[in-house]
Amino acid sequence: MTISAPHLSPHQLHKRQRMITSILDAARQIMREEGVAALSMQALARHLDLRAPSLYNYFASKMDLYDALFRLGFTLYAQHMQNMIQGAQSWQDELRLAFEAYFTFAQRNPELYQLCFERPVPGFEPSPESLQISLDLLQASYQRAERLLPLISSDLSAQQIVDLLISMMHGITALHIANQPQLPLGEGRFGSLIPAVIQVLEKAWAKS
Amino acid sequence: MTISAPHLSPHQLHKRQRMITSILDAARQIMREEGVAALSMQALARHLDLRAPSLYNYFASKMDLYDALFRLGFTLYAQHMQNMIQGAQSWQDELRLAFEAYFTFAQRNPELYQLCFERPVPGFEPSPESLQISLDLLQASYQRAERLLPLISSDLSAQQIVDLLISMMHGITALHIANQPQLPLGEGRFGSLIPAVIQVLEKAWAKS
DNA sequence: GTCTATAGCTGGATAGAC
DNA sequence: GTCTATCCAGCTATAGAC
Repeated sequence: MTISAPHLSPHQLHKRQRMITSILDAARQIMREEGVAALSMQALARHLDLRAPSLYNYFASKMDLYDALFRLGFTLYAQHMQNMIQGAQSWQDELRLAFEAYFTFAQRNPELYQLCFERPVPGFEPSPESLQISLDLLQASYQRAERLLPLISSDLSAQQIVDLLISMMHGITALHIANQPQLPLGEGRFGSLIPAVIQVLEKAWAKS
Repeated sequence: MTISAPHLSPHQLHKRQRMITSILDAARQIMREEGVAALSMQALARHLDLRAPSLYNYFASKMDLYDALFRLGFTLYAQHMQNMIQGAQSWQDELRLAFEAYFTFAQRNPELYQLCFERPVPGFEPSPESLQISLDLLQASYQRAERLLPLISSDLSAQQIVDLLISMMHGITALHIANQPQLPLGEGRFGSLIPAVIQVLEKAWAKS
């Protein structure tokens, strides 16, 4: 958890928050350029024109910083997914929008995507509070799937539907990010397969 | 590439090869226990009751060692897949066997799986020769899919079929390894979804 | 082919001055 | 809240003795 800062004036609090944002931004840039596991406090300080010890006024340790990035990743992901699928007019529509949201999030934030959905950093485990954020999001997805269940023809549970979709989105997305990260939505060996996957699912779940 | 050793007697060559195998085995154990990116030459030497400099008689650098592990991973994967699917009696059978082969390979060799199919080690790029091994395997898969194509109903190309299957196998498998690596084939949040995915694909590709 | 010794870094983190 | 100085640990890799 970010170090607490009691008894600060609103102005001081705001300045502190801006600094934290700068640190997280710089950390993301380094992870994107050098690899998620290659982040170091010294390189991070250099990017910010600071000395490394100053960073410890904002984060208690490097793992604490990774933890904040993990929380940021899930928070941004949840917002992005929410924004993208809220206007869906049918379950087919929602399926397509969810795939696109997952994919575009990973493409725009590959460093957060890898940190949150793969396990590239030896020794990093999200804190219980941060893990809870991801579990809450999963729970919300399960509930959304419950409402979708009567519309489709499948003997899977709402949980299984969600986990299956996550698996398929992750399969395509992770391989795209690992192999052709620069290519946009719908292009490349794996990115271009999204319509095919959706077609397969629509065919399997269509009510006759 | 492993350092070449010219002018050795058969006995010496054999001893050398056994040593290389021991090093690779120990490296795999460390990667499995500490994380793929956490491998170090010093820790590796300790496991082998050696000093670190001795390792440089067998591998020119740490990245050279990773490269050998990458090649080993694809070699074992190709053998395992070959053994598993060769007896398939139908395309549905082959589908199921391929999923199970992919999954069991990852489960038994999670460290090689991650090294070969994700990108967890900052700075490591497989050498052209090692990359070629993986590309040859992919090419062979495409050819196998060509023979399968007339049996199913799909407007996808053989390449797309293969890439789609890889995506789906990878999605389920990577999430299983990241979340519940200890659970065997067919169990857990993601591992238990394999039959569901196969059912979806069979339904989509069945000739009417 | 193994070792000791060591160069030369880089890393995380803390103490304490300002 | 920033800095300098520093500790201590670890790392890759090489030189050169045996």
